[in-house]
Amino acid sequence: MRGLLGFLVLFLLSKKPMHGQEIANELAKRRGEKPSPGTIYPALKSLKDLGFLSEDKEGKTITYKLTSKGEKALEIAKKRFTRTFLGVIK
Amino acid sequence: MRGLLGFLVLFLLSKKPMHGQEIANELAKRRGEKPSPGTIYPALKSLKDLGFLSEDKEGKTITYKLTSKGEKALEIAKKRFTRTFLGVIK
DNA sequence: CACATTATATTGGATGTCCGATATATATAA
DNA sequence: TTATATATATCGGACATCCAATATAATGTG
Repeated sequence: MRGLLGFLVLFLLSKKPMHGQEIANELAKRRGEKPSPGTIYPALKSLKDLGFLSEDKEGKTITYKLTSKGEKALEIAKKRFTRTFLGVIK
Repeated sequence: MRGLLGFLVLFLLSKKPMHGQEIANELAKRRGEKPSPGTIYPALKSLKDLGFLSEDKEGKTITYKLTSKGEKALEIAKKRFTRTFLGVIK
């Protein structure tokens, strides 16, 4: 998986399915800067290629959601993340 | 500042001053892998060059601790980190 | 002293991460 | 149809991140 960006995307999609621009806007809120198209779409492609996302295309928008494989990967990544940053967030 | 490694090092040193090997061992607990010398020492040097750390050399061991500038940088980084990963850690 | 151990330091490079620029496709408006 | 806006996609490359290998220095042990 890609680094923390991929992790965040998985996390966001676990809350609710979204298309690329929605994800980018949500990332903008959290990070302060909206990721460029050259960042978000390759990240989505990478997660899709790993089998973590499925697509639902309607017109020009593609809604992504987690596959069960993606859910498992997220749980594992969450555990590692939590252990690594234990105590950092109170 | 370096990425999350530098952030973690600042956080660990805010708990208590440590020397390089202690930091590496603490990182090993959290991440599962001990960072190589080529990772930890450049990271410490970088943080020192930024004025975030001060050194206390005794024999061959160098104990690092946060400067007040480092404490401020840590607080800022913590806020950003918390906002970015809000909800990821329950 | 000779040897091993521990801590620190540096360098070169492999890989990862991400962006800017650009392109394609669909939808909407005039 | 032409123009505009929106969403997705790709490519090249800049930069960051990190490691393996190696080196230096101090300490401990026989």
